[in-house]
Amino acid sequence: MASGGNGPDAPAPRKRADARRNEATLLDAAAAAFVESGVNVPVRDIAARAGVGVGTFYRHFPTRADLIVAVYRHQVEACAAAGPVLLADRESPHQALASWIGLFADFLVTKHGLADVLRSDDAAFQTLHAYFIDRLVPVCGQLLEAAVAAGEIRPGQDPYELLRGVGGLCAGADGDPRYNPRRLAGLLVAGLRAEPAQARAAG
Amino acid sequence: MASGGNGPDAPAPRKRADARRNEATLLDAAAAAFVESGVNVPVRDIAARAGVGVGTFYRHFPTRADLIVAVYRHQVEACAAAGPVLLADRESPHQALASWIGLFADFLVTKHGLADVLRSDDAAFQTLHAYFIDRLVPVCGQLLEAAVAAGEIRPGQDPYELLRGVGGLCAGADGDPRYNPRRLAGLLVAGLRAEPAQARAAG
DNA sequence: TTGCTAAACGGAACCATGTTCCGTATCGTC
DNA sequence: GACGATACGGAACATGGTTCCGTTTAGCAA
Repeated sequence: MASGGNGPDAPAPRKRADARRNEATLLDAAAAAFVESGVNVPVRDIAARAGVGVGTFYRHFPTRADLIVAVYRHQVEACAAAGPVLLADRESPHQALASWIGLFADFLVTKHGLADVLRSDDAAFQTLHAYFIDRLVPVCGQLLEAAVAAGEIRPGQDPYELLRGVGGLCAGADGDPRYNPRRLAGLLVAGLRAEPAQARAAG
Repeated sequence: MASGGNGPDAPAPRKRADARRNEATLLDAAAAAFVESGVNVPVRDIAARAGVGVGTFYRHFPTRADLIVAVYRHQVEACAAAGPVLLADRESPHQALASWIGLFADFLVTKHGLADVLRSDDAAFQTLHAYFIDRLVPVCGQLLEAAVAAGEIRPGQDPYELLRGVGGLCAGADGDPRYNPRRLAGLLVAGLRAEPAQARAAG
Protein backbone atom coordinates (compact mmCIF):
# COMPACT_ATOMS: atom_id res chain seq x y z
CA MET A 1 0.00 0.00 0.00
CA ALA A 2 0.90 3.68 -0.29
CA SER A 3 3.12 2.97 -3.29
CA GLY A 4 1.16 5.12 -5.70
CA GLY A 5 -0.31 8.56 -5.52
CA ASN A 6 -3.79 7.18 -6.31
CA GLY A 7 -6.25 7.09 -3.49
CA PRO A 8 -7.51 3.66 -2.52
CA ASP A 9 -10.64 4.17 -4.63
CA ALA A 10 -8.93 5.28 -7.80
CA PRO A 11 -7.68 1.92 -9.18
CA ALA A 12 -11.03 1.17 -10.83
CA PRO A 13 -10.78 3.10 -14.12
CA ARG A 14 -14.52 2.95 -14.87
CA LYS A 15 -15.75 0.01 -16.86
CA ARG A 16 -16.94 0.08 -20.41
CA ALA A 17 -20.53 1.12 -20.96
CA ASP A 18 -21.69 -2.25 -22.26
CA ALA A 19 -20.09 -3.94 -19.26
CA ARG A 20 -21.94 -1.72 -16.83
CA ARG A 21 -25.17 -2.29 -18.70
CA ASN A 22 -24.73 -6.05 -18.66
CA GLU A 23 -23.93 -6.09 -14.98
CA ALA A 24 -27.12 -4.26 -14.18
CA THR A 25 -29.14 -6.52 -16.46
CA LEU A 26 -27.62 -9.60 -14.82
CA LEU A 27 -28.43 -8.28 -11.38
CA ASP A 28 -32.05 -7.75 -12.36
CA ALA A 29 -32.25 -11.14 -14.00
CA ALA A 30 -30.71 -12.81 -10.97
CA ALA A 31 -33.04 -11.08 -8.55
CA ALA A 32 -36.03 -12.24 -10.57
CA ALA A 33 -34.64 -15.75 -10.95
CA PHE A 34 -33.93 -15.97 -7.22
CA VAL A 35 -37.52 -15.10 -6.41
CA GLU A 36 -38.81 -17.59 -8.91
CA SER A 37 -36.46 -20.51 -8.40
CA GLY A 38 -34.34 -19.82 -5.33
CA VAL A 39 -30.73 -18.75 -5.03
CA ASN A 40 -29.52 -22.02 -6.53
CA VAL A 41 -31.06 -21.35 -9.90
CA PRO A 42 -28.67 -22.55 -12.65
CA VAL A 43 -26.18 -20.01 -13.95
CA ARG A 44 -27.29 -20.68 -17.53
CA ASP A 45 -30.83 -19.68 -16.62
CA ILE A 46 -29.77 -16.35 -15.22
CA ALA A 47 -27.53 -15.66 -18.20
CA ALA A 48 -30.27 -16.62 -20.65
CA ARG A 49 -32.80 -14.46 -18.83
CA ALA A 50 -30.39 -11.55 -19.08
CA GLY A 51 -29.72 -12.33 -22.72
CA VAL A 52 -25.97 -12.83 -22.27
CA GLY A 53 -23.60 -15.78 -22.44
CA VAL A 54 -22.38 -17.64 -19.37
CA GLY A 55 -18.91 -16.27 -19.95
CA THR A 56 -20.25 -12.78 -19.40
CA PHE A 57 -21.96 -13.90 -16.24
CA TYR A 58 -18.75 -15.29 -14.79
CA ARG A 59 -16.78 -12.22 -15.69
CA HIS A 60 -19.10 -10.06 -13.61
CA PHE A 61 -19.70 -12.52 -10.79
CA PRO A 62 -16.79 -14.94 -10.42
CA THR A 63 -18.61 -16.90 -7.73
CA ARG A 64 -22.24 -17.31 -6.88
CA ALA A 65 -21.46 -15.70 -3.57
CA ASP A 66 -20.55 -12.45 -5.32
CA LEU A 67 -23.87 -12.47 -7.09
CA ILE A 68 -25.85 -13.17 -3.94
CA VAL A 69 -24.07 -10.46 -2.02
CA ALA A 70 -24.75 -8.01 -4.84
CA VAL A 71 -28.43 -8.91 -5.01
CA TYR A 72 -29.11 -8.74 -1.28
CA ARG A 73 -26.66 -6.07 -0.16
CA HIS A 74 -29.38 -3.47 0.36
CA GLN A 75 -31.51 -5.74 2.49
CA VAL A 76 -28.60 -6.90 4.62
CA GLU A 77 -27.60 -3.30 5.23
CA ALA A 78 -31.16 -2.47 6.20
CA CYS A 79 -31.18 -5.35 8.65
CA ALA A 80 -27.91 -4.22 10.17
CA ALA A 81 -29.21 -0.66 10.49
CA ALA A 82 -32.36 -1.87 12.22
CA GLY A 83 -30.43 -3.13 15.24
CA PRO A 84 -29.61 0.17 16.91
CA VAL A 85 -33.04 1.54 16.02
CA LEU A 86 -34.81 -1.33 17.75
CA LEU A 87 -32.53 -1.01 20.73
CA ALA A 88 -33.62 2.59 21.08
CA ASP A 89 -37.29 2.01 20.40
CA ARG A 90 -38.21 -1.12 22.31
CA GLU A 91 -38.95 -1.21 25.99
CA SER A 92 -36.10 -3.57 26.79
CA PRO A 93 -32.94 -4.83 25.12
CA HIS A 94 -34.31 -8.36 25.18
CA GLN A 95 -37.36 -7.25 23.27
CA ALA A 96 -35.14 -5.45 20.79
CA LEU A 97 -33.06 -8.59 20.39
CA ALA A 98 -36.12 -10.73 19.84
CA SER A 99 -37.51 -8.34 17.26
CA TRP A 100 -34.23 -8.07 15.45
CA ILE A 101 -33.77 -11.83 15.32
CA GLY A 102 -37.30 -12.02 13.96
CA LEU A 103 -36.35 -9.55 11.26
CA PHE A 104 -33.30 -11.59 10.35
CA ALA A 105 -35.30 -14.80 10.28
CA ASP A 106 -37.95 -13.27 8.04
CA PHE A 107 -35.28 -12.06 5.67
CA LEU A 108 -33.76 -15.51 5.39
CA VAL A 109 -37.03 -17.36 5.05
CA THR A 110 -38.23 -15.22 2.17
CA LYS A 111 -35.02 -15.80 0.19
CA HIS A 112 -35.53 -19.37 -0.88
CA GLY A 113 -32.37 -21.32 -0.34
CA LEU A 114 -30.32 -18.43 1.05
CA ALA A 115 -30.11 -19.90 4.51
CA ASP A 116 -28.94 -23.22 3.10
CA VAL A 117 -26.21 -21.62 1.10
CA LEU A 118 -25.23 -19.46 4.04
CA ARG A 119 -24.35 -22.57 5.99
CA SER A 120 -22.52 -24.33 3.23
CA ASP A 121 -18.84 -24.76 3.95
CA ASP A 122 -18.10 -24.67 0.25
CA ALA A 123 -15.12 -22.38 -0.29
CA ALA A 124 -17.02 -20.59 -3.03
CA PHE A 125 -19.34 -19.11 -0.42
CA GLN A 126 -16.55 -17.75 1.73
CA THR A 127 -17.30 -14.24 0.47
CA LEU A 128 -20.95 -14.57 1.38
CA HIS A 129 -20.13 -15.86 4.84
CA ALA A 130 -17.68 -13.07 5.45
CA TYR A 131 -20.12 -10.41 4.34
CA PHE A 132 -22.93 -11.58 6.56
CA ILE A 133 -20.60 -11.99 9.50
CA ASP A 134 -19.02 -8.60 9.03
CA ARG A 135 -22.30 -6.79 8.84
CA LEU A 136 -24.57 -8.64 11.22
CA VAL A 137 -22.47 -10.19 13.97
CA PRO A 138 -21.49 -6.82 15.46
CA VAL A 139 -25.11 -5.70 15.50
CA CYS A 140 -26.22 -8.90 17.16
CA GLY A 141 -23.37 -8.59 19.61
CA GLN A 142 -24.47 -5.12 20.57
CA LEU A 143 -28.00 -6.31 21.24
CA LEU A 144 -26.76 -9.23 23.29
CA GLU A 145 -24.50 -7.00 25.35
CA ALA A 146 -27.30 -4.60 26.07
CA ALA A 147 -29.54 -7.44 27.22
CA VAL A 148 -26.78 -8.82 29.43
CA ALA A 149 -26.19 -5.36 30.90
CA ALA A 150 -29.90 -5.13 31.66
CA GLY A 151 -29.69 -8.46 33.45
CA GLU A 152 -32.19 -10.03 31.09
CA ILE A 153 -30.03 -12.80 29.68
CA ARG A 154 -27.05 -14.80 30.82
CA PRO A 155 -23.71 -13.56 29.51
CA GLY A 156 -21.49 -15.63 27.25
CA GLN A 157 -23.61 -16.08 24.16
CA ASP A 158 -21.48 -15.71 21.06
CA PRO A 159 -23.42 -13.58 18.55
CA TYR A 160 -21.93 -15.52 15.66
CA GLU A 161 -23.23 -18.76 17.07
CA LEU A 162 -26.69 -17.34 17.62
CA LEU A 163 -26.94 -16.01 14.08
CA ARG A 164 -25.66 -19.24 12.64
CA GLY A 165 -28.27 -21.08 14.67
CA VAL A 166 -31.07 -18.89 13.38
CA GLY A 167 -29.75 -19.47 9.89
CA GLY A 168 -29.98 -23.19 10.50
CA LEU A 169 -33.53 -22.90 11.75
CA CYS A 170 -34.54 -20.97 8.65
CA ALA A 171 -32.92 -23.26 6.12
CA GLY A 172 -35.19 -25.28 3.92
CA ALA A 173 -38.32 -23.94 5.56
CA ASP A 174 -40.12 -23.30 2.29
CA GLY A 175 -43.77 -24.09 2.32
CA ASP A 176 -44.01 -26.47 5.24
CA PRO A 177 -47.10 -25.37 7.13
CA ARG A 178 -46.08 -27.33 10.20
CA TYR A 179 -42.74 -25.59 10.47
CA ASN A 180 -42.43 -22.02 11.67
CA PRO A 181 -38.76 -21.04 11.84
CA ARG A 182 -39.48 -17.62 13.23
CA ARG A 183 -41.30 -19.14 16.19
CA LEU A 184 -38.35 -21.42 16.89
CA ALA A 185 -35.95 -18.51 16.64
CA GLY A 186 -38.08 -16.86 19.29
CA LEU A 187 -37.71 -19.96 21.44
CA LEU A 188 -33.95 -19.71 21.07
CA VAL A 189 -33.97 -16.11 22.24
CA ALA A 190 -36.30 -17.03 25.08
CA GLY A 191 -33.88 -19.76 26.08
CA LEU A 192 -31.19 -17.15 26.59
CA ARG A 193 -33.04 -15.54 29.46
CA ALA A 194 -31.39 -15.42 32.81
CA GLU A 195 -32.43 -18.54 34.63
CA PRO A 196 -35.23 -17.91 37.11
CA ALA A 197 -33.85 -20.07 39.92
CA GLN A 198 -36.29 -22.94 39.46
CA ALA A 199 -34.71 -24.05 36.22
CA ARG A 200 -31.35 -25.06 37.61
CA ALA A 201 -32.93 -27.26 40.28
CA ALA A 202 -31.30 -30.54 39.33
CA GLY A 203 -28.34 -29.46 37.18
CA MET B 1 -53.90 -57.96 0.91
CA ALA B 2 -55.33 -61.38 1.85
CA SER B 3 -55.63 -62.36 -1.79
CA GLY B 4 -53.15 -65.20 -1.50
CA GLY B 5 -52.45 -67.79 1.11
CA ASN B 6 -48.99 -66.32 1.69
CA GLY B 7 -48.45 -64.43 4.90
CA PRO B 8 -47.54 -60.77 4.58
CA ASP B 9 -43.85 -61.59 4.88
CA ALA B 10 -43.74 -64.28 2.25
CA PRO B 11 -43.74 -62.21 -0.97
CA ALA B 12 -39.95 -61.77 -0.85
CA PRO B 13 -38.69 -65.08 -2.28
CA ARG B 14 -35.18 -64.68 -0.90
CA LYS B 15 -32.64 -63.01 -3.10
CA ARG B 16 -29.78 -64.70 -4.81
CA ALA B 17 -26.66 -65.27 -2.76
CA ASP B 18 -24.49 -62.87 -4.75
CA ALA B 19 -27.16 -60.21 -4.46
CA ARG B 20 -27.27 -60.55 -0.70
CA ARG B 21 -23.49 -60.47 -0.55
CA ASN B 22 -23.30 -57.36 -2.68
CA GLU B 23 -25.92 -55.58 -0.65
CA ALA B 24 -23.95 -56.21 2.52
CA THR B 25 -20.72 -55.13 0.86
CA LEU B 26 -22.35 -51.94 -0.40
CA LEU B 27 -23.72 -51.19 3.03
CA ASP B 28 -20.27 -51.53 4.55
CA ALA B 29 -18.69 -49.45 1.81
CA ALA B 30 -21.33 -46.76 2.20
CA ALA B 31 -20.93 -46.61 5.95
CA ALA B 32 -17.18 -46.18 5.56
CA ALA B 33 -17.59 -43.62 2.78
CA PHE B 34 -20.13 -41.67 4.84
CA VAL B 35 -17.69 -41.41 7.70
CA GLU B 36 -14.90 -40.34 5.41
CA SER B 37 -16.68 -38.00 3.03
CA GLY B 38 -20.17 -37.38 4.38
CA VAL B 39 -23.52 -38.71 3.25
CA ASN B 40 -23.23 -36.89 -0.06
CA VAL B 41 -20.27 -38.94 -1.22
CA PRO B 42 -20.64 -39.70 -4.95
CA VAL B 43 -22.43 -42.91 -5.85
CA ARG B 44 -19.52 -43.94 -8.05
CA ASP B 45 -17.19 -43.78 -5.08
CA ILE B 46 -19.34 -46.07 -2.99
CA ALA B 47 -19.72 -48.53 -5.84
CA ALA B 48 -16.00 -48.49 -6.55
CA ARG B 49 -15.17 -49.00 -2.89
CA ALA B 50 -17.49 -51.97 -2.82
CA GLY B 51 -16.00 -53.28 -6.05
CA VAL B 52 -19.29 -53.27 -7.96
CA GLY B 53 -20.73 -51.26 -10.83
CA VAL B 54 -23.07 -48.32 -10.33
CA GLY B 55 -25.86 -50.35 -11.87
CA THR B 56 -25.60 -52.78 -9.00
CA PHE B 57 -25.67 -49.95 -6.53
CA TYR B 58 -28.90 -48.55 -7.95
CA ARG B 59 -30.54 -51.94 -8.04
CA HIS B 60 -30.05 -52.31 -4.31
CA PHE B 61 -30.66 -48.70 -3.32
CA PRO B 62 -32.88 -46.97 -5.85
CA THR B 63 -32.51 -43.64 -4.06
CA ARG B 64 -29.85 -42.26 -1.77
CA ALA B 65 -32.51 -42.07 0.89
CA ASP B 66 -32.85 -45.86 0.86
CA LEU B 67 -29.15 -46.19 1.41
CA ILE B 68 -29.04 -43.69 4.24
CA VAL B 69 -31.95 -45.32 5.99
CA ALA B 70 -30.29 -48.70 5.68
CA VAL B 71 -26.99 -47.43 7.03
CA TYR B 72 -28.43 -45.58 10.01
CA ARG B 73 -31.47 -47.69 10.84
CA HIS B 74 -29.89 -49.20 13.95
CA GLN B 75 -28.88 -45.86 15.38
CA VAL B 76 -32.24 -44.27 14.71
CA GLU B 77 -33.96 -47.17 16.39
CA ALA B 78 -31.63 -46.83 19.36
CA CYS B 79 -32.44 -43.15 19.59
CA ALA B 80 -36.16 -43.87 19.49
CA ALA B 81 -35.80 -46.50 22.17
CA ALA B 82 -33.89 -44.12 24.41
CA GLY B 83 -36.90 -41.84 24.81
CA PRO B 84 -38.98 -43.94 27.20
CA VAL B 85 -35.87 -45.01 29.08
CA LEU B 86 -34.85 -41.42 29.75
CA LEU B 87 -38.37 -40.55 30.76
CA ALA B 88 -38.22 -43.26 33.39
CA ASP B 89 -34.69 -42.55 34.57
CA ARG B 90 -34.42 -38.77 34.78
CA GLU B 91 -35.73 -36.74 37.63
CA SER B 92 -38.14 -34.76 35.50
CA PRO B 93 -39.70 -35.03 32.06
CA HIS B 94 -38.03 -31.79 31.04
CA GLN B 95 -34.65 -33.21 31.89
CA ALA B 96 -35.49 -36.33 29.93
CA LEU B 97 -36.52 -34.18 26.98
CA ALA B 98 -33.32 -32.17 27.15
CA SER B 99 -31.19 -35.29 27.30
CA TRP B 100 -33.03 -36.94 24.47
CA ILE B 101 -32.76 -33.87 22.24
CA GLY B 102 -29.06 -33.85 23.05
CA LEU B 103 -28.81 -37.45 21.96
CA PHE B 104 -30.57 -36.67 18.72
CA ALA B 105 -28.36 -33.66 18.09
CA ASP B 106 -25.21 -35.66 18.73
CA PHE B 107 -26.39 -38.31 16.33
CA LEU B 108 -26.96 -35.76 13.58
CA VAL B 109 -23.76 -33.84 14.14
CA THR B 110 -21.58 -36.91 13.88
CA LYS B 111 -23.11 -37.92 10.55
CA HIS B 112 -21.58 -35.33 8.29
CA GLY B 113 -24.20 -33.94 6.00
CA LEU B 114 -27.08 -36.02 7.34
CA ALA B 115 -28.85 -33.04 8.85
CA ASP B 116 -28.57 -31.14 5.61
CA VAL B 117 -30.03 -33.92 3.59
CA LEU B 118 -32.75 -34.42 6.16
CA ARG B 119 -34.03 -30.95 5.48
CA SER B 120 -33.82 -31.14 1.74
CA ASP B 121 -37.20 -30.99 0.07
CA ASP B 122 -35.89 -33.05 -2.81
CA ALA B 123 -38.44 -35.73 -3.58
CA ALA B 124 -35.69 -38.33 -3.55
CA PHE B 125 -35.37 -37.91 0.21
CA GLN B 126 -39.05 -38.42 0.89
CA THR B 127 -38.33 -41.91 2.19
CA LEU B 128 -35.71 -40.61 4.58
CA HIS B 129 -38.01 -37.90 5.85
CA ALA B 130 -40.81 -40.34 6.38
CA TYR B 131 -38.62 -42.77 8.26
CA PHE B 132 -37.25 -40.22 10.69
CA ILE B 133 -40.68 -38.75 11.26
CA ASP B 134 -42.30 -42.12 11.80
CA ARG B 135 -39.74 -43.23 14.32
CA LEU B 136 -38.81 -40.10 16.21
CA VAL B 137 -41.77 -37.73 16.21
CA PRO B 138 -43.91 -40.00 18.41
CA VAL B 139 -41.07 -40.35 20.91
CA CYS B 140 -40.51 -36.63 21.02
CA GLY B 141 -44.25 -36.11 21.35
CA GLN B 142 -44.36 -38.40 24.33
CA LEU B 143 -41.56 -36.50 26.05
CA LEU B 144 -43.22 -33.17 25.33
CA GLU B 145 -46.55 -34.39 26.69
CA ALA B 146 -44.95 -35.61 29.86
CA ALA B 147 -43.25 -32.28 30.39
CA VAL B 148 -46.49 -30.44 29.77
CA ALA B 149 -48.31 -32.72 32.20
CA ALA B 150 -45.64 -31.95 34.78
CA GLY B 151 -46.22 -28.25 34.24
CA GLU B 152 -42.64 -27.73 33.12
CA ILE B 153 -43.27 -26.42 29.63
CA ARG B 154 -46.04 -24.62 27.85
CA PRO B 155 -48.35 -26.85 25.81
CA GLY B 156 -48.70 -26.56 22.06
CA GLN B 157 -45.23 -27.42 20.81
CA ASP B 158 -45.44 -29.63 17.76
CA PRO B 159 -42.82 -32.39 18.13
CA TYR B 160 -42.24 -32.44 14.41
CA GLU B 161 -41.41 -28.76 14.40
CA LEU B 162 -39.02 -29.16 17.30
CA LEU B 163 -37.14 -32.03 15.69
CA ARG B 164 -36.95 -30.21 12.40
CA GLY B 165 -35.56 -27.23 14.24
CA VAL B 166 -32.89 -29.30 15.94
CA GLY B 167 -32.07 -30.76 12.55
CA GLY B 168 -31.59 -27.27 11.21
CA LEU B 169 -29.34 -26.33 14.08
CA CYS B 170 -27.16 -29.36 13.46
CA ALA B 171 -26.82 -28.93 9.73
CA GLY B 172 -23.44 -27.97 8.40
CA ALA B 173 -21.90 -27.81 11.85
CA ASP B 174 -18.79 -29.72 10.88
CA GLY B 175 -15.64 -28.46 12.45
CA ASP B 176 -16.56 -24.94 13.38
CA PRO B 177 -15.16 -24.42 16.86
CA ARG B 178 -17.34 -21.37 17.41
CA TYR B 179 -20.53 -23.22 16.71
CA ASN B 180 -21.98 -25.70 19.15
CA PRO B 181 -25.29 -27.02 17.85
CA ARG B 182 -25.98 -29.11 20.89
CA ARG B 183 -25.77 -26.06 23.11
CA LEU B 184 -28.24 -24.23 20.89
CA ALA B 185 -30.57 -27.20 20.91
CA GLY B 186 -30.45 -26.94 24.68
CA LEU B 187 -31.40 -23.29 24.40
CA LEU B 188 -34.37 -24.27 22.30
CA VAL B 189 -35.54 -26.73 24.94
CA ALA B 190 -34.93 -24.16 27.64
CA GLY B 191 -37.06 -21.72 25.68
CA LEU B 192 -40.00 -24.11 25.93
CA ARG B 193 -40.19 -23.77 29.70
CA ALA B 194 -43.36 -22.46 31.23
CA GLU B 195 -42.85 -18.73 31.57
CA PRO B 196 -41.88 -17.76 35.10
CA ALA B 197 -44.08 -14.67 35.42
CA GLN B 198 -41.25 -12.17 35.02
CA ALA B 199 -40.74 -12.99 31.38
CA ARG B 200 -44.11 -11.83 30.16
CA ALA B 201 -43.74 -8.48 31.89
CA ALA B 202 -44.05 -6.31 28.80
CA GLY B 203 -45.70 -8.71 26.30
C1' DT C 1 -22.60 -83.11 -14.72
C1' DT C 2 -24.81 -80.43 -17.80
C1' DG C 3 -28.18 -77.20 -19.52
C1' DC C 4 -31.45 -73.70 -18.86
C1' DT C 5 -33.60 -69.42 -17.18
C1' DA C 6 -34.34 -65.72 -14.33
C1' DA C 7 -31.76 -62.80 -11.55
C1' DA C 8 -28.05 -59.92 -11.06
C1' DC C 9 -24.06 -57.57 -12.80
C1' DG C 10 -21.12 -53.90 -14.97
C1' DG C 11 -20.16 -49.91 -16.95
C1' DA C 12 -20.92 -47.23 -21.10
C1' DA C 13 -23.92 -43.63 -22.18
C1' DC C 14 -26.90 -39.86 -21.22
C1' DC C 15 -28.35 -35.66 -18.82
C1' DA C 16 -27.85 -31.56 -15.97
C1' DT C 17 -24.91 -28.11 -14.15
C1' DG C 18 -20.70 -25.61 -12.88
C1' DT C 19 -16.61 -23.63 -14.92
C1' DT C 20 -12.96 -22.39 -18.25
C1' DC C 21 -11.07 -20.83 -22.53
C1' DC C 22 -10.40 -18.46 -26.60
C1' DG C 23 -11.83 -16.62 -31.11
C1' DT C 24 -14.79 -12.70 -32.18
C1' DA C 25 -17.13 -8.32 -31.53
C1' DT C 26 -17.38 -3.85 -29.52
C1' DC C 27 -16.11 0.35 -27.06
C1' DG C 28 -13.41 4.29 -26.50
C1' DT C 29 -9.69 6.85 -28.05
C1' DC C 30 -6.20 8.88 -31.06
C1' DG D 1 -11.06 5.57 -39.63
C1' DA D 2 -7.83 2.68 -37.33
C1' DC D 3 -6.27 0.41 -33.33
C1' DG D 4 -5.73 -1.65 -28.78
C1' DA D 5 -7.97 -2.93 -24.73
C1' DT D 6 -12.04 -4.60 -22.94
C1' DA D 7 -15.87 -7.46 -23.04
C1' DC D 8 -18.70 -10.91 -25.21
C1' DG D 9 -20.54 -15.62 -26.41
C1' DG D 10 -20.85 -20.15 -26.28
C1' DA D 11 -18.37 -24.39 -27.24
C1' DA D 12 -15.86 -27.50 -24.54
C1' DC D 13 -14.55 -29.69 -20.39
C1' DA D 14 -15.36 -31.62 -15.57
C1' DT D 15 -18.33 -33.69 -12.27
C1' DG D 16 -21.94 -36.32 -10.57
C1' DG D 17 -26.68 -38.52 -10.86
C1' DT D 18 -29.29 -41.95 -13.42
C1' DT D 19 -30.62 -45.27 -17.01
C1' DC D 20 -30.15 -49.03 -20.13
C1' DC D 21 -28.88 -53.21 -22.05
C1' DG D 22 -25.61 -56.87 -23.37
C1' DT D 23 -23.15 -60.23 -20.51
C1' DT D 24 -22.46 -63.19 -16.57
C1' DT D 25 -23.86 -66.19 -12.97
C1' DA D 26 -26.63 -68.52 -9.26
C1' DG D 27 -29.92 -71.87 -8.55
C1' DC D 28 -32.40 -75.61 -10.12
C1' DA D 29 -33.75 -79.68 -12.57
C1' DA D 30 -32.94 -83.44 -15.68
